[in-house]
Amino acid sequence: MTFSKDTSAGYLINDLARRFASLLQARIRPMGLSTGVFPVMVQLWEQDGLTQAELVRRIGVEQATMANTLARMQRDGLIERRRSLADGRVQEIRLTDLSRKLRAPALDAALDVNATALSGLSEEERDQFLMLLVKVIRSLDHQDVTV
Amino acid sequence: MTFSKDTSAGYLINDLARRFASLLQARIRPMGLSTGVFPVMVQLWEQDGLTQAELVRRIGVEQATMANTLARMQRDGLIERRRSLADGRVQEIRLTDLSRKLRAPALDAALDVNATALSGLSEEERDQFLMLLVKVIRSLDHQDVTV
DNA sequence: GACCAAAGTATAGCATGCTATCTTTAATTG
DNA sequence: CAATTAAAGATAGCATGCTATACTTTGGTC
Repeated sequence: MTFSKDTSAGYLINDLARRFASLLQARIRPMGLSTGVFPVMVQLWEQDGLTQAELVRRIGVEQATMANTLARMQRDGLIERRRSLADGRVQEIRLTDLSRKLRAPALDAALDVNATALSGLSEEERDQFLMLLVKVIRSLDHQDVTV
Repeated sequence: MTFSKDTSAGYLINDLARRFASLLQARIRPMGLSTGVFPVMVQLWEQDGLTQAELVRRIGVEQATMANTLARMQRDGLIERRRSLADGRVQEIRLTDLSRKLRAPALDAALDVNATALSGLSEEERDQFLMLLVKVIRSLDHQDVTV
């Protein structure tokens, strides 16, 4: 088995991820959103007032990455942070009026990008593709990372 | 159709790309390589002395990204750059003795990561997965980006 | 031969991600 | 209760990617 970028899952997935990000970025940038912010918004649209640690858990990014992303979001008026009175370490992350209004158009944009990107696949292939993506991710989740 | 990260191709692909990168990074870092450098090395192992513009064309990254990556590679002793005598704008990128020696172990590491990551799939699923990845990428290639 | 457009690189500035380390507050334990 | 450990965040420093812009040669064109 020799290495070729056309048969390397890692190579292909990295390539595809950049393309998806580029498409999404083009669509949500006019709304004042960006790709890094998007997963956070998705979580907060579902449930406002989560803590940073909880967001880290749900999104699977490193704590430092989340801290930076939240700092940018605050700077850009997408969120507010309130220290919890019950626990001085914790802060609750809350959407602003501005970012609450972006829910529908932003999610539409994401659905659109997905649909466009997969428009070359049949419905069956699309299902297969999603299923396989989830399967690979799950299997990596359960594997010992230190292997 | 509502948005859910578990059925969003973009979400899943981005997640998976980070996992792949993390696995590869862990394997090649001890060799002094990193994920951004890897595609460049793959091209140069195949054909040494390519120009920056040619690498950009083959790898599909922006010119500025390539310039930065090559600067790091030079700093780390992975490549040398020689201005072409025929054309003063062009520089030929050449591997060093050090980086030439990394070919076998690095490609082995990449093959290994791919195999490990896809170990939860049957052989048939693996083929399907790669086929679908290529198909989606091709379809995005042919789509008008401005759509 | 001066002028101009195109090609090849470089640089500035930023977003997103990581690892490593530090600070602060809470919880546990002796 | 004092001392330690754990949890939550922040910060420093770097890699990788992008857009936008500037610089330098080349290759016509007039």
